[in-house]
Amino acid sequence: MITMENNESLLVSIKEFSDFTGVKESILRYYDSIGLFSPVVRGENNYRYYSLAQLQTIKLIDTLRSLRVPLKRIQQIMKERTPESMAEVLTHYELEMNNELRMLQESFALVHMLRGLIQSRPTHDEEKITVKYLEESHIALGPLNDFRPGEDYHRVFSNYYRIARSGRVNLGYPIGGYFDEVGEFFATPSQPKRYYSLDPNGLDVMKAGKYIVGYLRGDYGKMNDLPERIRAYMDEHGITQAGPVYQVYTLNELSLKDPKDYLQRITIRVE
Amino acid sequence: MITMENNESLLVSIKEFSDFTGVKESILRYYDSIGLFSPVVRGENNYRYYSLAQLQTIKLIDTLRSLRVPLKRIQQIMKERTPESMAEVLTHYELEMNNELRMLQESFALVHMLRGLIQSRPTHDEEKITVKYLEESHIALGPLNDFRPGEDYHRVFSNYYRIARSGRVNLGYPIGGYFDEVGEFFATPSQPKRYYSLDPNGLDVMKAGKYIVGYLRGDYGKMNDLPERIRAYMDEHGITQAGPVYQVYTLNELSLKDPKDYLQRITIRVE
DNA sequence: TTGCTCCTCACGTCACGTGAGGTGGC
DNA sequence: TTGCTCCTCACGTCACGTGAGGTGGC
Repeated sequence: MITMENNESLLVSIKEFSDFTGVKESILRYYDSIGLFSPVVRGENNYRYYSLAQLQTIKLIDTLRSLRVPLKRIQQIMKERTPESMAEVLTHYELEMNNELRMLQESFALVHMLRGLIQSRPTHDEEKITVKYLEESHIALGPLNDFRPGEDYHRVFSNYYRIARSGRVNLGYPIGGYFDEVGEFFATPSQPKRYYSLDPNGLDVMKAGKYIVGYLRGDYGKMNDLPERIRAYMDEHGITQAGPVYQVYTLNELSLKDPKDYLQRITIRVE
Repeated sequence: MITMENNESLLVSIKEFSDFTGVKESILRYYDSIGLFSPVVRGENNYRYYSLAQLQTIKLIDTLRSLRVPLKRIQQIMKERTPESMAEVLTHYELEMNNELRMLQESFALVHMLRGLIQSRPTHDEEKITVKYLEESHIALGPLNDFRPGEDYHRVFSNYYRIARSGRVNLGYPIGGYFDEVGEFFATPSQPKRYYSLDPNGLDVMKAGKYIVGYLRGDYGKMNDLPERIRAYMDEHGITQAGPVYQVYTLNELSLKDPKDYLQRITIRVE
């Protein structure tokens, strides 16, 4: 394993050094060529020999690289290094890594929710209205919508986006429609009282409990017979009061190419 | 803000879309050029118009990109997407992100420790031996060293590296020398009984308690008068028994260019 | 006419990856 | 002689970044 020694330290070949650190030989040669990180010794055969003491240095360089720090910046850091400057640099990247951690957790939550939505779709008998127990979840409710007579949702919806964005809502989460109670939904199913984002960092809560759940295939903004089917279900089961109503697309452009296949879900709380 | 509408959805310019998503205009144009992600509409003026519904898609693409997924792979994912395949893909990247999180925490711990070591150095009177209370910390102790008569540390040290690596010790952490008790240290200060890594994932413990602390400037492997100074301190304070002894370089190539300035630390547990 | 936003196209850049062809010690 | 490891050098690639020069609606 150790191919060479000198007075100073233990020396290993580029392959061994690469195996020790997980940094590829081609990368080590490249870092040598740009003067970022060179072996302590060149053999008579022109072979590169790294000292084991260099392991710490390349590990730090590799860590910074994993944080997407430009090689020129890393080079500068290594060239100007003193205990004071290095402590400062390390402190700075500790903060950076904390931010990175937070962002990664955010991304995880997003991906997790998108998968959950896709997988929540019914496996058969999509048309059938059912009642299910749903866990509590956080959402971000938007302001009251101001639909004008006969208006479609475009202006109101775009207005919501502006507000959601300034409210730091993560726009990667699906957005749906909200009604305080089922009567409002039946009256104007395409004009929700509010819009809401499924962003779990939102401050509002969709309570745990039993919900009427119904699905409908089709492009954005069409309700077809879904309100009728829900009304029929409620009549049949003698339910007169219910709400709030949450509408959202669980399958959309993220997992489908043809908008005709999009899958809309309505959930209505029944106490 | 909204510059155009059609039957389908709300449309925004490239600048607005860029502002909404945080993805640069140049990147959006590039993704369009390679057919990865294109606006739903091109205006008569050849302007790109994105729909708000596309926000979810670009957010997912951007998330995957942040995980260094090659654009070709992302393109493939989007082209072949079905609810089943997308759920599978998202599951896969949830696991990836968990690994990433673990690695980031590892890197954080490393950077944090390196900074701690640098900042632990004495601000003045480096030569003075002191006693300090140290918190418990985890380390990874190596096997017993087998020094042969008159041998220097090279072979033994390289042997330790091989074992540490196969034992999954993170070699980015500093490595030091260990003696069970102070007598061994005084007898052969340059031949530690074991080597150890400061890797906090190690299974061994350096106990909390009072420690004699001494420092010495200079390149690797030289002890000079440090053992003498420690012995004098112990005599003066009537300490006869002490140990274990931990030796490590708190300042080395990571923060200094000249090996003559390297700073070695000896800590010896006293009760 | 003047800003302003957007466009294309060409070229540059960063951080490597990939051979091709050659050396040197067991 | 045969593997094996290492070398240099040239060229390719991936994912953009950066102008230069031009368009089109208020």
